[in-house]
Amino acid sequence: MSTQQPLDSLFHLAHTLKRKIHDHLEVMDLGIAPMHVRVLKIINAKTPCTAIDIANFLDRDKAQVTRLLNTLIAQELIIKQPNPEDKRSQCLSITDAGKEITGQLTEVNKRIFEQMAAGISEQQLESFMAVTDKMMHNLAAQAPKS
Amino acid sequence: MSTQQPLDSLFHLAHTLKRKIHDHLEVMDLGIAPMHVRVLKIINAKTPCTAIDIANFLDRDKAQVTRLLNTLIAQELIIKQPNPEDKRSQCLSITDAGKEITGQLTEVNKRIFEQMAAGISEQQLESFMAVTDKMMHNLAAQAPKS
DNA sequence: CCACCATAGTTGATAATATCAACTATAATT
DNA sequence: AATTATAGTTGATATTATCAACTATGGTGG
Repeated sequence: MSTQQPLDSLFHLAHTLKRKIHDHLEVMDLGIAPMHVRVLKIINAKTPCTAIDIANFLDRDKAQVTRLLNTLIAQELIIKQPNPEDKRSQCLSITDAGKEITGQLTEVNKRIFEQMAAGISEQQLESFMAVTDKMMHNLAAQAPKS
Repeated sequence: MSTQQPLDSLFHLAHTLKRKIHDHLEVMDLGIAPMHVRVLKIINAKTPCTAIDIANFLDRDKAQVTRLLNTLIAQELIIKQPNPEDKRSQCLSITDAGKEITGQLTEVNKRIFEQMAAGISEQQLESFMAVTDKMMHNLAAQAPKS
């Protein structure tokens, strides 16, 4: 009953994680959802950062990224400034409020990870992450953009 | 850049997988989406099967399950029959067309899994799946339903 | 320079996934 | 019989996701 299909186990795990993060966000009463958290963390980690950088990193449509950014800007967690090197493009950066929130969210992620990883050996965890990355790599191998 | 955060790697992998399945479904031109596939496979594997069984198994709201089932019934891939033992409940079963499709989809899942697992040792794969299940178990530990 | 194509980002439409609250009908319990 | 629990449906809505069409700007070849 538990490991019916490896793909299903993965989906189940991802869904449970997303819901857990969602629940935390609910309690924190920010007006944002799990995907916003991922975007925040990317902007926090990368400078300079543009919308396209995020779309590439998350492998999502730019339209979705535009909308995620709009929410974060409305919440004043990030700001958008013209890119001096390219008038088409905008540089994204975190506000002080955004930094504060991002720190809290990183803590939340960390706690969730620790709960998830409880009782799993360091070695097994490393192997798990290596396999995850290898799988991503394998799937990305032949993905023609047409 | 690749393994920034373990949670993100997992989300990335799950998203890529879902899209891959979605693309296959598009080509096959059934009127269904990835979640319908999961439901089909559950009904195919479990007899008898009710909507609640599926909701429990997938850990989803019953409302979503009702709607997924409606699509599958409209496509005549499953049928819904009154449960003789409980008038509130309905027994779900796969039609011949549904069995045919489910077989094809199982093949698709298998091919995707094989691509994903290429070059990963049997032992590492087993460890990976065991860790996935353990993580699910860890997260499920304290999830009060209020 | 100019015609052409590429890229950054936005907007509208819509699909897919997901949950909550309220409801009906039936079952189980007290 | 009254109460409570369960199976499933429906309406409303949030979240995630993509596509197509569009504007504006950038880069390139003639």
